[in-house]
Amino acid sequence: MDTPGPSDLHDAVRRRLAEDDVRYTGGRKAIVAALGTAGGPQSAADLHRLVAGVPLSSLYRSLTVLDEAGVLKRNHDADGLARFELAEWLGGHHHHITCVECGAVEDVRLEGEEERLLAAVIQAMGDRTGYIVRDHELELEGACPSCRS
Amino acid sequence: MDTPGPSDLHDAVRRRLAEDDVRYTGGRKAIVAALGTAGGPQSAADLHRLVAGVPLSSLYRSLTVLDEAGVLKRNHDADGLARFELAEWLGGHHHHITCVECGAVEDVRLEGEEERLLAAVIQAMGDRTGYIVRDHELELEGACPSCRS
DNA sequence: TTCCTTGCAAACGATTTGCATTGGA
DNA sequence: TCCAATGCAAATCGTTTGCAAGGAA
Repeated sequence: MDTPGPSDLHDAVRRRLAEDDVRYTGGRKAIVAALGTAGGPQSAADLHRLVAGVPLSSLYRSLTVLDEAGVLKRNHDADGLARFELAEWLGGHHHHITCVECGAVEDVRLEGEEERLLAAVIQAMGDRTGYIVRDHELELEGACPSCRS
Repeated sequence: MDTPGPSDLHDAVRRRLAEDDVRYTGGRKAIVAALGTAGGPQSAADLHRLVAGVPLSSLYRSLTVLDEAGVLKRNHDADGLARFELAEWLGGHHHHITCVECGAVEDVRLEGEEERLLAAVIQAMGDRTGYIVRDHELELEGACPSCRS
């Protein structure tokens, strides 16, 4: 794939932000770093914990800026809570699986053949509805390995 | 399939609620009726419009009761707004496609072969993560027929 | 100096809840 | 009669915003 490694991630983001005359400040860099190592989308509360010393309002403001710049993507989990992850061009294409017990959300990447099967299904859905499909997301839920008792 | 038709819908719901000593009142029946004819998940605001004369607080309370009884399912759209639809055993298994322009959410039902392909992909995802998959949802987004200019 | 960014506090909007009242079986 | 259901108002909670102060180019 051509998603930037951890070392290039910040450069890529900095360049993207520069085009919008937006500064890549310490707080923003810390958010991107946290999302770069997380194994799934993080809520604002998660990030507030991971990125110490940044007030919630500033955190939300940075998240908005990064979202609008296309650096990250905003999702909503089963409870409607906002969760953030790196945009696809930075973090790669993947799907999500949620544990109904503990609420954890984990990234799942598909193999070529699997994504190909999925593409066929999506094509059929687009044809049937007359939509021009722009994006897709396959969300699974179940019991994670550590939660099945 | 064996999903109840419009005439049997209310009987099925009434029986389900009776098991929990919950009454199937006029307001609740109106909600179920509205969801039964809607072509996609409806927000509380939508339902407040569709079900005239019911205050929002009562509406939310009914939605909670119906949700807990397994009569309906609560989703969240791209903006994090709660949207409600009949549970799968009442409304049938389907997926969603959202228009990025107008925000409409539409149900899409898959053909047997398509759902079979999807099942293979889901199986692979479950195997890879070690989850016991309980449910899945394929969400598409794109431009709906009337929104592409 | 010029703007973007930050922090705090106040505002917002969707959803929930306390409490007294109503109504169905 | 009894307990669930309702309506209103007030409370919650995640998220956004106004405004004045701070900071990088």
